[in-house]
Amino acid sequence: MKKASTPKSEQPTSIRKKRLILDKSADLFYRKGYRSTSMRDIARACHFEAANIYHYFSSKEQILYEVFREAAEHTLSVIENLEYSPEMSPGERLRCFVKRHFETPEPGTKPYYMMFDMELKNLLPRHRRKIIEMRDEYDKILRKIIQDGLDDGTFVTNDVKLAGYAIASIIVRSRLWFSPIGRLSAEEVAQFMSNFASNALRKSTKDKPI
Amino acid sequence: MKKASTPKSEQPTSIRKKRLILDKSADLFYRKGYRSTSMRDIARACHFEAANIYHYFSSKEQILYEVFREAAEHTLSVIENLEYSPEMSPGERLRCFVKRHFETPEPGTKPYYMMFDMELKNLLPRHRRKIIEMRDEYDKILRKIIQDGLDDGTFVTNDVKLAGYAIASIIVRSRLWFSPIGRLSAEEVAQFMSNFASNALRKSTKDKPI
Amino acid sequence: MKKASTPKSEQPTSIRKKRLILDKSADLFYRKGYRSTSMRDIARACHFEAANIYHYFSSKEQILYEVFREAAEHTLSVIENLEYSPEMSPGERLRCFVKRHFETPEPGTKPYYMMFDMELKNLLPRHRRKIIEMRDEYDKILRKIIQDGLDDGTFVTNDVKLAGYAIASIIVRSRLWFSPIGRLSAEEVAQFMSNFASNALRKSTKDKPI
Amino acid sequence: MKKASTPKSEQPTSIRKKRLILDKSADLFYRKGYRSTSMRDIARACHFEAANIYHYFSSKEQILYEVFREAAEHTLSVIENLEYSPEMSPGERLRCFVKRHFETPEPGTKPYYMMFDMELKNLLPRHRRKIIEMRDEYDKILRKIIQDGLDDGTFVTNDVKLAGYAIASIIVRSRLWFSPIGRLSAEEVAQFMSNFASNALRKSTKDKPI
DNA sequence: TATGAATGAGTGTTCATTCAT
DNA sequence: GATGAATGAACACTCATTCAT
Repeated sequence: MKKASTPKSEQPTSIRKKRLILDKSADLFYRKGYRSTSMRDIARACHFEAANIYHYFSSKEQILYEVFREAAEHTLSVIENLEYSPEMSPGERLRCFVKRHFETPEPGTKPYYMMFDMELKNLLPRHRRKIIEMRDEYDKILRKIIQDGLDDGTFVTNDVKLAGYAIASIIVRSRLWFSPIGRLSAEEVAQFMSNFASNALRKSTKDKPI
Repeated sequence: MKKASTPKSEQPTSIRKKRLILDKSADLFYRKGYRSTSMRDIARACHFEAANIYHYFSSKEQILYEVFREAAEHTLSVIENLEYSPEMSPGERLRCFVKRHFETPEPGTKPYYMMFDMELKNLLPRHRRKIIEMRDEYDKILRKIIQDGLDDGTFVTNDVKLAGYAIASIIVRSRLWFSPIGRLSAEEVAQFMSNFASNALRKSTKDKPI
Repeated sequence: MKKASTPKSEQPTSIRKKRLILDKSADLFYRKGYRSTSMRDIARACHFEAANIYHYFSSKEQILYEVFREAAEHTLSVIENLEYSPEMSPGERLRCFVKRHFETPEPGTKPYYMMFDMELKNLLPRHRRKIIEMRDEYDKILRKIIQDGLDDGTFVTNDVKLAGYAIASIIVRSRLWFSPIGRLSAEEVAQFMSNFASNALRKSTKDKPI
Repeated sequence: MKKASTPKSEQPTSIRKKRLILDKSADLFYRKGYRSTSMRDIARACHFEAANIYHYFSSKEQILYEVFREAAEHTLSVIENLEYSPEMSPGERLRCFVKRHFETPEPGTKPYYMMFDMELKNLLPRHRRKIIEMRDEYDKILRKIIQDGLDDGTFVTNDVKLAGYAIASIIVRSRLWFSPIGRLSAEEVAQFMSNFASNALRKSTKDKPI
């Protein structure tokens, strides 16, 4: 990402305003819900007037879509190099997969994960389709890791798809209830959940495969 | 009155109407979201006029609350006898805990599980508190099972609370994506997920405890 | 009136119910206003259901009209013998006119007097006309007393109509703010206001007639 | 902007719109009552849509409150210099007090005086309190005049408070029934009513004080 | 770029009234 | 005589969006 190298103030005003609107909207959509957030709520959070938003976004739904898309793109970017990474074992890749969700963007940014599930119904069909495509890509990467673990004998499971759903469920919901001001740090939760997922799939000499 | 002679009609009309409104509302709230469901939508689904709903419920929020409450009460009733059940081992109790969520009410009833998470913010504070109390009770039962397994050496984990969250996440989200017309039956999914949870906590001679 | 001779319980139920509805409605109309009083408010005050009111009154407006009519009839009945009463002087008749408004029905019954002015616009035209006819009759009696006082030299004024309005204003508004639990008794207020009105019209050797 | 060049348009549009809404609302509230006047009624009278009113007032009650407040402020402003005015005798001040109510704003503006009494119950408690405070100030001024007249021997009465109520009653109700297209001019009515009030309080060698 | 004004459609809710029981 | 159920019309108010400036 080039962002890191470019000081914020060097970006054109219009891009900074778009950024502001997206950030405030994501926060409001998360806290109040899409339908309960009015354009005026967003405008107030940005310290300008509602009509002004229409210079940057064509509609409220467009904001929601871009929030979704950014969240999905970011999440994919974080895990995509784990699909094929011969230098790591499947076990390491799975742990990595789980942990990376807790490293970024900031530990307390909930909207990103919430977006995968809630409010999807408020998108236009063509937008919803796009997001679901990205979610399918996400699922594909996770399943590839699991399958590689099955193939080399690291993991045991009788349904790769269900295993992927179970692990994704743990990640998504952990991000929802996790609060950086709570008892545990993001790293501790990440460590626990990656262990949990690994253990669930680990081979045992005693148990029959699940 | 003929009511008494037909099984379905044994309940007074008013209770049947309340039932109808609750069922249709739960379905609409699930499919469209609380805010996107209008009283007129609910009325249309029930085949009467919006004003009539107010004979049975004092407000839209009241409907949401009663949907929530019924869901929470039902879920608790299904698992509450697992908190103390000396005739079953902790491992059996955990499997049971997971499976029972897929047995009832009908396998395809999604709203019940969705309710535990989404739309909670649309409740009045006092109602939200009540539901959260019930959710805490739910968490308590699950943790008791895990703790009993730790105590008798069946399970291994270094954080009972996180283990409970992880298992609850799997259950809740499985109920959300699960469809009875899909590839797998409710029983198959239940079997898989209870295995997954059990394995995640199971002791291993090789691995160090998580 | 025969009412006084007939114990309340001997009256038929239907008349007692009508009485109850009229009394409770008058009170509610006074306290909340006609438009802000719902049929359910009235029913609740009467301890039965709204639909039941329609056995006794054809509409809400009909209740208002009957409340008005009773109030007007009562007020007229109280003062009508003062129009021609040769045994009393005009001065005595005027004092009497004022005082009788404070003697009845009970000192604290506000609605009766309020009714002459407010809420008149909520009546159907034909009902409004009827009440205004009665109010005209009221004004006529008051003016007759004043005219008789002018004719025999007791009073001085250059506009009988305005004098009548002024005196009626004092009466109506006194009844509105008067509270039996206040500093003064009904009798004291009555005494003061009748003095006030008499003085305003009284002849003076020094002053020129108004 | 051409606004500055035309006298009427010197005020910004938004203030003129607020003015329009207040004037039309005051008229409608007077003629139909607050509860019977809908936001659409007001909008129609102003020749725009109901939703637009909410750019200028936060609620219907807010409009009522501002109508009340303006009326009360205006009335107070008209009479407040009469509380202490050593250059006039109490008798002159009392006549002035009465007459000024008929001089302004226009002789036919009824709402201003009606407001002191009716519809007060439709205000929020905190708004009602504010208006009642102003009414108390009004009463205080009137009583000061009467008391000054008692002190210098011009007036006679045994209850200043009741005397004030009686005079205020005459004023308020005169403004209600008075119509500029009637038999009498505002000046004639003002003259009559100020005489009436003065006479009621005037000292007489023959009569005992009231 | 920014915004105050404007609006049509829709929101949850209330209500007087009707009617079958 | 009494009422629970039902409803069409209306209510105050909100909202995403448009547009002239």
